Amino acid sequence: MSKNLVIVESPAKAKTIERILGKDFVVKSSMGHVRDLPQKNIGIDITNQFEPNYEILSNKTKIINELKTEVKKADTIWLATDEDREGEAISWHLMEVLGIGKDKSKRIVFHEITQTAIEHAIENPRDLNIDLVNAQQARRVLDRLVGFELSPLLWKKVKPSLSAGRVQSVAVRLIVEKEKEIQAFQSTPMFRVVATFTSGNNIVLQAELNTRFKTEKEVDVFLEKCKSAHFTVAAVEKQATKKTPPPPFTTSTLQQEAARKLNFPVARTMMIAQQLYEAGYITYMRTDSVHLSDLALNTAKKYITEEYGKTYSKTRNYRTKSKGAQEAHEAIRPTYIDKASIENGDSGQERLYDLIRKRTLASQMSDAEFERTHISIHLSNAEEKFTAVGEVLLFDGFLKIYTESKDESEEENMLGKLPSIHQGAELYKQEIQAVEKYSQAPYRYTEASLVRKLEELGIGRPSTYAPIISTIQKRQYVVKGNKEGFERPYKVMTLTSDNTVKKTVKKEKVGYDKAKLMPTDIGNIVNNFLMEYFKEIMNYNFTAGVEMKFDEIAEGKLAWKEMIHDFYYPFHEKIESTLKNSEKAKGERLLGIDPTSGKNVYAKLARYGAVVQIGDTKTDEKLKFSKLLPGQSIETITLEEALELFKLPRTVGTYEGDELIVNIGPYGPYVLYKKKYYSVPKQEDLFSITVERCVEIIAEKTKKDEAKKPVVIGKYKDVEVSAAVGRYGPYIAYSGHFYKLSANTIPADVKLQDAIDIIQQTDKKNTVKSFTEDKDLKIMKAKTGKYIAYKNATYKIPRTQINMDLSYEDCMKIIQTALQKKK
DNA sequence: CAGTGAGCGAGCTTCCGCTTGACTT
Repeated sequence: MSKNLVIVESPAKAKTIERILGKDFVVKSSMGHVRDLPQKNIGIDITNQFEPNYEILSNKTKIINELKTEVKKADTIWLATDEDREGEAISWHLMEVLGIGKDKSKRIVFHEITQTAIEHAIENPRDLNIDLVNAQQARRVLDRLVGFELSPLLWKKVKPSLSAGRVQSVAVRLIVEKEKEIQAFQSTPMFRVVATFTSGNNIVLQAELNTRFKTEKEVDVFLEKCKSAHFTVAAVEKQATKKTPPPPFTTSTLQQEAARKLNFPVARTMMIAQQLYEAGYITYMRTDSVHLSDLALNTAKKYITEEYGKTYSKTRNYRTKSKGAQEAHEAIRPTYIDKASIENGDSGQERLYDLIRKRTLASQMSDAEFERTHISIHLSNAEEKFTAVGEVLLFDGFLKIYTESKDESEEENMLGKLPSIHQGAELYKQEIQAVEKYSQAPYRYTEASLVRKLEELGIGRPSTYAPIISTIQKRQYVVKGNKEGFERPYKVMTLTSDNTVKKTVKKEKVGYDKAKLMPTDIGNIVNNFLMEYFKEIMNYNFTAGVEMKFDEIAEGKLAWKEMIHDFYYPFHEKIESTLKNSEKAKGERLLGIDPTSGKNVYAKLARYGAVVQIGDTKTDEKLKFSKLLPGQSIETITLEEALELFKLPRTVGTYEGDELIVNIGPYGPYVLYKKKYYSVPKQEDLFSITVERCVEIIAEKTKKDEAKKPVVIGKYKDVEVSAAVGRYGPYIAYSGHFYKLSANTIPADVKLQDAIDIIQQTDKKNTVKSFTEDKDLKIMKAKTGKYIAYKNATYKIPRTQINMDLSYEDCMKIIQTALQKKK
């Protein structure tokens, strides 16, 4: 019988397929790309028609070697990588690296891992699509050229180690421009009028006026009219409405919904989804497809019918519509829809699974049906009308199990039930209230809403959304932070049933923001620089434009090297000219003149961060500098704030004979006391801080440090057990090992018995093998690999023996050699 | 890293997209 080797991208997939295909097939995974451009240099021979110089990825040499031995044993190699640009390229690279030709290999694709789908794929192999591979090469080379020519330009013109790229630079631009919009936003007040009416039979009805007033005077005029007005129901309109369920999850929608409903950052969502996928609970989590397999549709239908009844079931086939979607996978769904919950999962896994399952089920359920009622109320002496809108749920449909959460920018008003009332009925005012409402500034991006925007623009791929967010933060172009709100007064004018008008002023908190993405100074400076010189690449449609070209290449209508040629030369020319002609970008801003010295005051980026400077760099001998406070930025700092900063360092006073000094250091504001530094919380005002407060800060910090110090808890088997707080949280230290404690544990509070329990449980869980010959000898596993534990010491197992089943003698030999080496 | 800030210059940094483990207190 002939031998077959199937190569897929992911090892989890490989396992399942191997089970399906049986003993004539060996299934291996490539773990994604195996070859790429070199990491150290550009790796493209530009003068030789952009010939790429691919290298085997350093962490893939082992896999390649394994694949090579399998290839030798096999008669036919089935290349079963994903059916998209990247997948096709992986197959091509594999053919090149493994030295397999057309005669020995077959390219197959399938969209679901089922017996029938895989058998169908095996029966219908095709040739490798070299056009698609070329489209990928063009994508890869373009990204490399852009990234590796723009970044060095930034090193010279802005700051070393910065980066720029087709995707990340646009992501930063979105955030920078949102912040500019918010800054430029002028909030204007309007008066919104809401009335409460009564009618016979104790009916109470709330309605809103269809116009909003700009001024208090207009409200006065209107309320005056209301005093003598008659109110009648002019029309009652009923309308049937429905709501359709949202489609099943893609990577992007999963990230958004998990952020809204579960408060997960996108990285956490992806990590948990990966765990669920590896445990076999869900389908692949990096996808842009909303498609569900026939099998999934059928089992969902069956489950919904059995569980909720036939009326709740509605089979829906979704089509993917997002830009640049490549549909290599299904939507994210449970592998077995009738599995209501997972076993042995933590709460994060349980909650994410539940979310995915309910969303999938909901997508196969009936519409929710409502009856919407509009009641229009006329005034006898005015043009304006009041309207009341209400909604009654007639049939819950998919809402029985799932409601999609909304972003703050698109939150809808909840509509209640309206009392039944007929046309022509007379109403009596109980209260008419005008409330001053300010127009809302644009909302800052959250991680998830940025992902949504990027997806809308067709920028980035499911596998890169989470890394993009982390890259732009790692480069410190963007921070995820909170914004303090402020109180704003607003007016309320109320006309009561006895025709008196009361005017009051209330306060509301506005501008408060939590976990939002905001640009840093360096983010602003780099963005402004790129916008000035590389508008084309910063254009939100740049990716969409090149994607069209990639499509042409994939269809064989355009040669990839030609496309790259056309892009590169003008781009490179611009790089050269910018290098020659542009000033170094420091984001320098002239704030005004210092009244005491008469010199110019600037805010700018210096070697170690943002500073304010008094005097001109070129002409003045002595310049004065100060760092900025947390929350201040070059873009927004005012002259007054800058001048204030030069009052630092400031001596607050003395405590027990020693000076307390406040200043801004490299890690932020600090108190200096007895030659020790204590960082001051962000919101504290250094210019009005008191001696008492400083002493408090010092005491708090001292207490905290005390709590983190290692504490000896006691002894277990004659060996000391201690607890402390490290960089990764609290832990127990025992005989050369670390045992993780839950996040908020205080070392001093850990009881000996609890510590011993943790040690025993963890050791038990991690014991791979124990020996009858010697009770003290054990083979243990750690995250990093396996090791031998023997009499309160540990010994590393050599790499060569790591996968062997070690005998007692083997272990003793390892211990002996380790001890000898030590000597 | 609790000072520096300018400029010189060796030698470093950098892209996007596909996948999983490897880091360690």
